[in-house]
Amino acid sequence: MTKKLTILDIAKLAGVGKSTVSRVLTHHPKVKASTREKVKRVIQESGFVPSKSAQVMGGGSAKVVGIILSRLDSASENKVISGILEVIYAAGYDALIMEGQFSAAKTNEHLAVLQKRNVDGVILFGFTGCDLSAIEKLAHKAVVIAVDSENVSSVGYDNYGIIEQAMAHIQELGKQHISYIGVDPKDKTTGLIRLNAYLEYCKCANLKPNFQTGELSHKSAYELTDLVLTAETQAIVCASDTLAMGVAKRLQVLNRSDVLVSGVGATDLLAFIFPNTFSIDPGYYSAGKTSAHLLIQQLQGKYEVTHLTQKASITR
Amino acid sequence: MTKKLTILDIAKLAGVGKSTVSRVLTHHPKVKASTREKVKRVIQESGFVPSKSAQVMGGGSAKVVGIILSRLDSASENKVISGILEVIYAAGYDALIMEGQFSAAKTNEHLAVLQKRNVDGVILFGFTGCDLSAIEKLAHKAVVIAVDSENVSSVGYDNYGIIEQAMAHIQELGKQHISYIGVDPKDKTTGLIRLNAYLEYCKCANLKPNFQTGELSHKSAYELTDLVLTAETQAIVCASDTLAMGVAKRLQVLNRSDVLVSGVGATDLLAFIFPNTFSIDPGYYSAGKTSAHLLIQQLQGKYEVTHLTQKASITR
DNA sequence: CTGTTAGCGCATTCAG
DNA sequence: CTGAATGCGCTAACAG
Repeated sequence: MTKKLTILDIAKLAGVGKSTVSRVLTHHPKVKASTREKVKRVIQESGFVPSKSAQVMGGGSAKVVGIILSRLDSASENKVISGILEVIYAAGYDALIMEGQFSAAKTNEHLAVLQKRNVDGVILFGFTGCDLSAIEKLAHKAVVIAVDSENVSSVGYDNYGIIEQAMAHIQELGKQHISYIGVDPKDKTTGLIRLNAYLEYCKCANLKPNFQTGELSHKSAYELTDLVLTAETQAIVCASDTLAMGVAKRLQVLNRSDVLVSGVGATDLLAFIFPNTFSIDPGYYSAGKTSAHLLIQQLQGKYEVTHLTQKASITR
Repeated sequence: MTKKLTILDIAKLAGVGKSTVSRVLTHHPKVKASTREKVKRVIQESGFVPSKSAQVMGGGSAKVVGIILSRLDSASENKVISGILEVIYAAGYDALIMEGQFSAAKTNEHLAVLQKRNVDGVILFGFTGCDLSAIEKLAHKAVVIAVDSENVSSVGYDNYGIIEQAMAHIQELGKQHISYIGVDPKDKTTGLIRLNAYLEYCKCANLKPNFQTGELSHKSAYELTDLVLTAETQAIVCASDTLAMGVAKRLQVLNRSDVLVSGVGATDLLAFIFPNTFSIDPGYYSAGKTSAHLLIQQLQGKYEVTHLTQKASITR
């Protein structure tokens, strides 16, 4: 283990001044090419690695964005994160990822930690019961996902359009008896809005609504299936792929493979296991990239509270 | 946005000296209780947040551990991460998570970044083709998962025992004709070792082996199923839940619900959709906690290269 | 173009 | 027990 090198050390080794080294580190334009090369070589050979902490203190930025998600093992959030990471890495930032676990308290704790670490920006995944007051204070360096806020930029999913697309697609297939299985409406986005979208669509298209809501689990959907299933049922629209999986399974058991099932999430497993299904992709990956771009733009000074909605699409 | 406060500011507000504030921040024992309380109150009221970067430079540690995993959307790695996070948060550390995407080059880049950030420790998820040379230089502050290395502590899965348990369980059920579907043996752990475990078990138990290997995907397993399936086949052991899902699906299509299928990963979806299946849990979550504990112990000075193997268990 | 100088915010001696 | 002084490694004016 070689002892810690500093820019001073490599300055000596390269026979130049401290700041010249700093300049090549920060890609400062005004350094003679030959000097720059020499310094670079010494850095290479010595295996020198500048201290980020010192850089931060010296006036630079930490080049870190904090990401607070609900659960690391959420398939949808994972896709979003992938999108975020791709963009922020490309922009030279690193990610400090934290798990809020649907707890407003934990989330706020994490926010404090991020602040302490001088992160440049924060991306927060919203959830029902989310406390936005803390993040609104950091609005200029924050973006929230899947939740609305007047004061901080956001990227949301088109919860309404998601269901609308599913319904429209099913109707195009000539089906009229379409039931719906969702989650508790006290969950604003996945619960309430998607249910309303279903009801609204039914009204406009003159369809008779038939729905149930429950927990976000296979089991719940499995059990609720019987409550919305009639002899005429031709399709069941679900608020998520997890639910769709439960419904499809139940239909399989009941030998009702004639019933088309739709979910939300673009989980490839769904269509693999159950042929008569399709899924709407809310555009998780894109949403991730979008939110990251939005954040970076804000960090570069162009601050302006912006609200974007991710377009959804059908997965075949 | 209140301007950035420093310990000096709150020192004045509390009517004490700079260093006294620092002392309460670092939980230094020798501070009069009354003074400590007063300072704490001021900190609270002013919403002061100490700068981590400055703390690091002042001699402290960054209290960050870097985690380099393969893919964020890997179900197994997610479980491990959850375990890791729980432990390191409890120990006051934060996590800098990076995606190596099975690329040795990217992984090394990330390692450099982590070093630059003065992370206290690193946990690396091994993968086939992983370049351990870089991390071995940081051995005293590193732990690798799912890969062997002489020089750096590791937590591995009991790949051999995993298959052994599955086989034993199936045999206990009185089944003798057990096939196997795995992944390419050029993948050391999931591929080679698990296949060998199967072959070895067959030899010892006097069973006729019948196996195929391919890609780690539902589709691959689905297609390989026919190649190992005979009229007598009573069970098919798979190297992972993903494969098991593909196999079970194929069996369903072929109306061979009599064939028991086993996977690895404890994915609840598997048993939910396919009744005649079970899965071995390699102990991902525990492995995460273990590796985190191991790392923290090392960081506290008790450095000693340690190799642990996570015990697996059957999921019903 | 490049060397010199002054902090950044905090932990840590070292004297009271 | 507590305040004043020193330095961590680096960036950013400031002069050559």
